[in-house]
Amino acid sequence: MSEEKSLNFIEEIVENDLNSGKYKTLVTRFPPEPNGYLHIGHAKAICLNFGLTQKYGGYTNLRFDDTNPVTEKTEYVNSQQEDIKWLGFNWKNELYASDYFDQLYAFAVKLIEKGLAYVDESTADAIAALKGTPTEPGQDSPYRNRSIAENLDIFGRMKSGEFPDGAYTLRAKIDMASPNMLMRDPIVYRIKHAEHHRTGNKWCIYPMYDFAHGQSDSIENITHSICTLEYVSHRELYDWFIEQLEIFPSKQYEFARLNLTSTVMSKRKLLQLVNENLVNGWDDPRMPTISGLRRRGFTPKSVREFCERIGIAKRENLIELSLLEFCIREDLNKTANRVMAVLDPIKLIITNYEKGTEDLIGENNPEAEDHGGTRVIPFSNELWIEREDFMEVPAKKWFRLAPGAMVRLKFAYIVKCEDFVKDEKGNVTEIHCTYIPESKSGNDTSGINVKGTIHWVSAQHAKTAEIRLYDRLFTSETPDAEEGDFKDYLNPESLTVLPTAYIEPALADADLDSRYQFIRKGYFCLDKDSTADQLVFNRTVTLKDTFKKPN
RNA sequence: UGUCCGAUAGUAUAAGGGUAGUACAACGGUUUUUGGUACCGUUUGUCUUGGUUCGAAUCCAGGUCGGACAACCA
Repeated sequence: MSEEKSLNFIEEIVENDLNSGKYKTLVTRFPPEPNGYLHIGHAKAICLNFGLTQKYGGYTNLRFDDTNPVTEKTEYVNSQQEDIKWLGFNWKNELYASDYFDQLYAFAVKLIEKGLAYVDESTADAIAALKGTPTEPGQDSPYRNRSIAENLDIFGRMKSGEFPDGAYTLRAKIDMASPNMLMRDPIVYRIKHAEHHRTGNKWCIYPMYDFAHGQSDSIENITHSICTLEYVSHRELYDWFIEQLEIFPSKQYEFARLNLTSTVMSKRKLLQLVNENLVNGWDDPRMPTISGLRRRGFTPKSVREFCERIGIAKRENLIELSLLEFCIREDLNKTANRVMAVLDPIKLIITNYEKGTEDLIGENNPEAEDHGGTRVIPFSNELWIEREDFMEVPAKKWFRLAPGAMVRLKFAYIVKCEDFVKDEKGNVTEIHCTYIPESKSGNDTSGINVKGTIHWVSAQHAKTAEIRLYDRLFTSETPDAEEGDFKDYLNPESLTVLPTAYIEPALADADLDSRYQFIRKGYFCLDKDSTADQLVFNRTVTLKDTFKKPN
């Protein structure tokens, strides 16, 4: 019954730990620093951590890693929570590293008392100079052997605000000759007179990441602390603090972070794009942020499916954007109603159509079980069709409109192109057709078969809308591996705005949750910039296109 | 010049000493009132050299290549 699906290496570790009885309950955490918006790489970690406890039981905490007050903001806390919820996950406890500042301070005191930490008054440069290099050992600080009493005294005065930023640091006393640079007496507390988004001005000393993360995990009884590969070398320190402090032994496991072609994933670079107005905010639909994907029209399900398909491993990877596109098409194909919209219009006149107007019936979604129901589509003798659906001199294998050629108008009749009109510049301005009355969609008795079916909108009934088309944000598949500034590789055509496209009247009551397939043009959703007067649609993704363009 | 991590089709990811499989991509076909969907098919792979073994992607050793590590960032 149960389809045998292979486990990733973390699931194997978890299963082993659970089966061996090492842990009775699985506890994971997702620990973002609230200094930016979450992106698709975070989605991978979110799906992993929450997915594990959904699968094996237990629970997942949301813990904000807020130990650096100068970069962190409540705005980010809020957006990160919204994004996680949107993805469909619920955390057990909402926690903050800053909740543990008192406890962390006590841990530091304990370390000093054990003779395992000391106050250093060297400058940052001096500390760096004695640090050594990856290939040469470092040297002891002149302050390394300060007495426990003196360390305790100065550390207390650091806390009480007696000293300016940078005057003193607290360092773990480990091994200045360790081959692991992180073990060369790492700084664990620094003085920072800065207001914290949660603790305000209560503290002027803040713990470093390494002194906060493992201990926070331990305090929460996190069984499997999962992070990305760049923390591999931190694991030795992570374990050292836990061992010396004699606290719950959380264990750290590392997996490879997600890289996606034609975009950047580092928060620093994304922040730059936002700050320099190279995109329109964190939720610009071209951004790889979760809020950007949401605005672009991605569904939570499609993002989760993507995270499932990319897998979890320790090898560096670069996932092709086409996989993300596949995931959203797969979802929307089954759920999005089909409608008609003409993005680049040209007039089509049916010369033998007498009636003023006629109501046709359109099926909403051939992929849905009930075909999604039907709707009314007004038809008349003057239509807008897509400019690219007409060729004055047809290419080989062209089965759209051309002089003398026939196509079906979707949901309507077969028409034959009899003539066309050009302006002085030689641009085609009108196409004249005759229609075949017996060819009406649904009861076609004409016996004529055409290869092409095109979409259209009745000119007299059409509404207008602004349509925004998106393309890859960067022209390079690996913008951060290129020479020079990654911003030099921004795609100037990543956004195309069509100010007045024609949409069928049924689209007038689109809402922000609706997803549509504009037949033959892709999947679209309403943008939040829409007003009562002006609807704005975003193209989420094009349809897969296997038609080899002529020329 | 050190320590650590990694290497399987174009891209990812399985196979845990016994038939190298799956997905995306690409290409071709069938169906189609979306050049969509669905379905079928094709191409492409174990970094290298040795060793252990009846048998190695898998275990061992050397090499090569890629990545991480010298923030009072996380």
